[in-house]
Amino acid sequence: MYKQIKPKKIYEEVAEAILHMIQTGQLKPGDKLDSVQQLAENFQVGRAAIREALTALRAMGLIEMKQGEGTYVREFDPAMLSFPISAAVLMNKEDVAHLLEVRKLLEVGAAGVAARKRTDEDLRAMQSALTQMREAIGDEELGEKADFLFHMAIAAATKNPLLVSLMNNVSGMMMETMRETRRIWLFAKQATTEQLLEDHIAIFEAIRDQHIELAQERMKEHLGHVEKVLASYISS
Amino acid sequence: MYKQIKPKKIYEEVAEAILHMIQTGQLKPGDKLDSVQQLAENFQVGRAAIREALTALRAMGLIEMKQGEGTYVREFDPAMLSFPISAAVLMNKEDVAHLLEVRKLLEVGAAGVAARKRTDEDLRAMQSALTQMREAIGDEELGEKADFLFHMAIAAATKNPLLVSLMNNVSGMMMETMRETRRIWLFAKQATTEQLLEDHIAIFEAIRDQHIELAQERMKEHLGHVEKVLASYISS
DNA sequence: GTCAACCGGTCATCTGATGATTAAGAAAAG
DNA sequence: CTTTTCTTAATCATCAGATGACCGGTTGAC
Repeated sequence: MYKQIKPKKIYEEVAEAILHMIQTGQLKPGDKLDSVQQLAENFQVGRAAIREALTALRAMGLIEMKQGEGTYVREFDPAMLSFPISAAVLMNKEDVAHLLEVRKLLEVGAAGVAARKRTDEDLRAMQSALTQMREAIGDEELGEKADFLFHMAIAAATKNPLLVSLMNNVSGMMMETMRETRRIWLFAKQATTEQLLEDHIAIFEAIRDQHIELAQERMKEHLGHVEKVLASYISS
Repeated sequence: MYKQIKPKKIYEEVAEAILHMIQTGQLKPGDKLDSVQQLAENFQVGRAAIREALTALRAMGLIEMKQGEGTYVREFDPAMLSFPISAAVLMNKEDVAHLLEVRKLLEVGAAGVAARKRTDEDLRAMQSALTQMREAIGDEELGEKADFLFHMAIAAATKNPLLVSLMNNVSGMMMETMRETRRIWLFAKQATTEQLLEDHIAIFEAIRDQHIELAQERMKEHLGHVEKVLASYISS
């Protein structure tokens, strides 16, 4: 055919229009949008179209619909910058490897930043996680939690909410994925819990001493160990 | 009150149910869902509720609705793992700084991975971007494009679609944000285009020679320059 | 003055109807 | 028999009206 016709769905146009209003600041966070009725009249479309547009925007986390009250522009929260589907799907070996690679980059970098910016309070949080991990040896449920906590404490120490959110997502996705293949993972992990703890302690000390390169090196090494454990799953 | 009541919206339940079916594999990518009518009957709710649920899922990129045909489960594409709002909002100094920090981590790491995995074809892509950049000196519109292209070529060289997607998002977000403050940015950038080109060439050579540490070091340095340029904006 | 009932505004949902689009089968032309 | 065209059924897209649920504020009884 000659011309790209316009299968432009109405709700898309509406959603775009509202999004544009938000981007240009005509609608600021906290503002209350017109009622669905009103919007339908403004745009000269049915309420259903408005509703779908709003539903899509809500799914994107941009607005909030409160029954009996109205629709509001949501406060922009950098921590909201998450993956949409999280770990919904995704579970083949290749994806896991890619995921781990990304995690490596993020965590190694985060370790460096954390070593630079960490406060005494951050150190306390890490130490708490380490203590929990030490007490949880043998209990993989708790151990996993403590492991996650330690890494999140490092993320928090960077004072960068974006980074925290990213790492939270990536790590969460990994855990979710691994939970699906728990059988193999658990055996491998239980056997090396002590190793992981040692890794963590080494990382902690480097961050405590604000030794940036060392922190990064040790984090890299640590994730190398994780990689090796995962290799047994991947090759299975 | 005593118990957490259930202001559970119907479409939420429906969306959750469908999502669960996808996660558990009852619905595989490419599968065709029942018609809206059918679903409404199955779930014993109105069509509107189904519609909203589907709209939300589509906004998440999980399904695809084709008029006159039906609704299908979308193929899982790791490149789809993007931030929902992209650069919709976000534009204060602090956020930009955080964004740059994340970009630094990702790009430095990516440079390392790229140095390890790059093929000759990747090198050609980078060189092409460099050539474009050299020709674009003075034209900041083209220069920006070439700059972006070079960084994306590095991302592509990692052979990690997740990483590509992430960097694409982060870099895109930065450019979007900076476009808003073009005035200052342009002056600063134009003055240092040659510097940026030199940086790029140095990075390219390190990747070409598969010198991992050097590539990372140079990328870090390069983004340090970018940071310095941005500092003038931030302090303004 | 306090508190409960009421009221207006709004979102949530249902329902029936109509338009638009697609795929596929039926019919017609060659 | 093959190809083209037409028709039709299925399905999503949208509309409009109606009803219920919910929230915040107002009002009226005590």
